[in-house]
Amino acid sequence: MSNLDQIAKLSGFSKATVSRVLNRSPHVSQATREIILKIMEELDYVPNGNAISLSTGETMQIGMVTEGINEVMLPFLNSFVETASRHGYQTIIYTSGGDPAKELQAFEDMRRKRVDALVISTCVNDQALLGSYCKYGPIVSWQRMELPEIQSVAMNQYDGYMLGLEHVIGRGYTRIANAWGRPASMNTFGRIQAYQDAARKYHLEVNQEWSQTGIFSIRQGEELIRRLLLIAGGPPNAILCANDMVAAGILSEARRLKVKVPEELAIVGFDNTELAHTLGITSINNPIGAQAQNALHLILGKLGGTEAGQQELEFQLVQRATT
Amino acid sequence: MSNLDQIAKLSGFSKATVSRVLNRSPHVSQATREIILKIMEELDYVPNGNAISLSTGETMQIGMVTEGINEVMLPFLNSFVETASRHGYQTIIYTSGGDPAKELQAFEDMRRKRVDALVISTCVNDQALLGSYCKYGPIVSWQRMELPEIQSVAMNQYDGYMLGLEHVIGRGYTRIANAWGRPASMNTFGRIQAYQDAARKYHLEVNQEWSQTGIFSIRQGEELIRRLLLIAGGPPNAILCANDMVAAGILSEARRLKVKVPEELAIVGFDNTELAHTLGITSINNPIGAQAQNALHLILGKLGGTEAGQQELEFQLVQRATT
DNA sequence: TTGAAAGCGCTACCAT
DNA sequence: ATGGTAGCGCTTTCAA
Repeated sequence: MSNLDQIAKLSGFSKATVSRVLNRSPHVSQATREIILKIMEELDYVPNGNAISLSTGETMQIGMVTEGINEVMLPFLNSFVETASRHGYQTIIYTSGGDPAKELQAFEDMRRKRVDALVISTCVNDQALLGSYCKYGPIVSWQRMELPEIQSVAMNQYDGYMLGLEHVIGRGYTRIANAWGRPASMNTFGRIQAYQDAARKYHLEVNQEWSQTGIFSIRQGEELIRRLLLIAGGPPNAILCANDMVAAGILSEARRLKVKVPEELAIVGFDNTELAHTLGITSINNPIGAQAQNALHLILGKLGGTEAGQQELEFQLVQRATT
Repeated sequence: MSNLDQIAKLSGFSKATVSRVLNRSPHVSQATREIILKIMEELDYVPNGNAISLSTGETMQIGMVTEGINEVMLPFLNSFVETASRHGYQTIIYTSGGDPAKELQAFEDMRRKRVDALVISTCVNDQALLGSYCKYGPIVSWQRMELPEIQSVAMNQYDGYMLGLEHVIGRGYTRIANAWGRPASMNTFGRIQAYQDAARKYHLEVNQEWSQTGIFSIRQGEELIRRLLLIAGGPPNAILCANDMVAAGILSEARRLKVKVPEELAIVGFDNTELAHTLGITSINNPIGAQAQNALHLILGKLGGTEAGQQELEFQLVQRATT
């Protein structure tokens, strides 16, 4: 493996000049540049990334913190990786599997200069603890954060959820169930608020048992609907879900149980993924890709680059066969 | 930010000794170790990862090369990230979006010592070209490779596909259609072979128009079945798919078109993902997670670590409502 | 336009 | 058990 020093010796110029050629400095004569480039070519030279990182203090790597890589965060991850790459940054995946200690590794890695910044998809550690890592580099979150130090690109879930609520209410459903996601998250909090406000405003029937948190997966959706249908005082006639996977589980289980959708049960998903399209599930479109781009732009701004502006984002309801 | 040199000065010991403490060398007295650890604590010291990488020549990072992050490669990615992390390696994502130049970036990054090894999920460059990067570090592939230098953890798709074929044949279907994936891949090649052998052995009706390549997505599945149903000489009565997404597309479109599944059309997916479970699609279980682990073990072996053995893997057919 | 040299922060060999 | 020191390969200031 050849290095910069060898190129310098062989070309008869100094390391400084070779470095200038590498970095396209204008202060190198055309002749010199050509000689050096030719030798680099002959030796099949490429600069060592680690050496560059150590010297410059930046790795051009951004860490993505997440509980796991799943269908829900896939569009976020994909869009982030793609956008970051266009700006010369690679993305490193840190999955915690729900283990706080493992998650913390990502933050320690920023402290150790292995990544220049972090973007949180979902996190499980105490937010105050995570906030203490802000001094080591930019941290931006997709998940909404209580902590002001960690900016979030999440949208106000209140608005999106209200869109779904008003849609089913407008179609005459009044016994509305909720399959909410992560109980402690701000996302869920906003959605609960929306439901409470709508219940009051539109005089909905309310039954505590109709609302559940901690429902994210297809299987959980399947189980949930089975339970809901057995509730004393009658089952709900509409359900809003934490995501499209839950909605898919509910839909397929409802079919197995011969419940007519949407006549006897209206189902609304969230995120408007391919799954919702395929199964014909009404869903709320969440511009996730754009949120990922906003996340990167926020990071680039904090890294001292060009402060790219944030895009304005909004939810949209896509009606399909389940409402 | 404190560094090793400061710790050395403050503690009164040399950098070498401090480094020994860092690396848990046994050749440090207990007393010395405690003094140094205490000072590290006080200064909130952590070693700089870049400096370590430059010095040791290894980054503890492995690159994952893929066209895009999608449902098909998700279990592979997830399992790989998880297993790698348990061995102290982080995973970096390189998505090409089908652009060879962008894909090559991953290989250049190994050359520049930004990653210690590469694992290919799918790749689009000429394999001979990629093979020339083997001298810069271990490369292992999920996708089957023609090149002997790049080992693959892919399973013989012939066997898996044959499992699906014999299943539908056993249930009396003889007009079998094929929705194959990437035309140029060895995976597809193995599956085509299986079909041809089965057609001969079981005297299947054969119609060129029933077999298509380049079908990966839900939407393509939807479109395909619409076309197949219009074919002169009659449509097929069974179809084997490149993956579960295609099967899902075919199933939902078939329902919309009032085609009875499985009476008029049997559908078999591939990979046995959650989607197949949810929609009740018969599918062929492909132990993808185990393949990812094999990939990492192969890499660790080549990196000079412990040569962990390869697990023996096999396909299984999971029957559900579509056959 | 070019060069010399001092970093960047750590590892590892050779002494003692 | 501990220290001295030469790397690892590049960037960047300061001079010339």
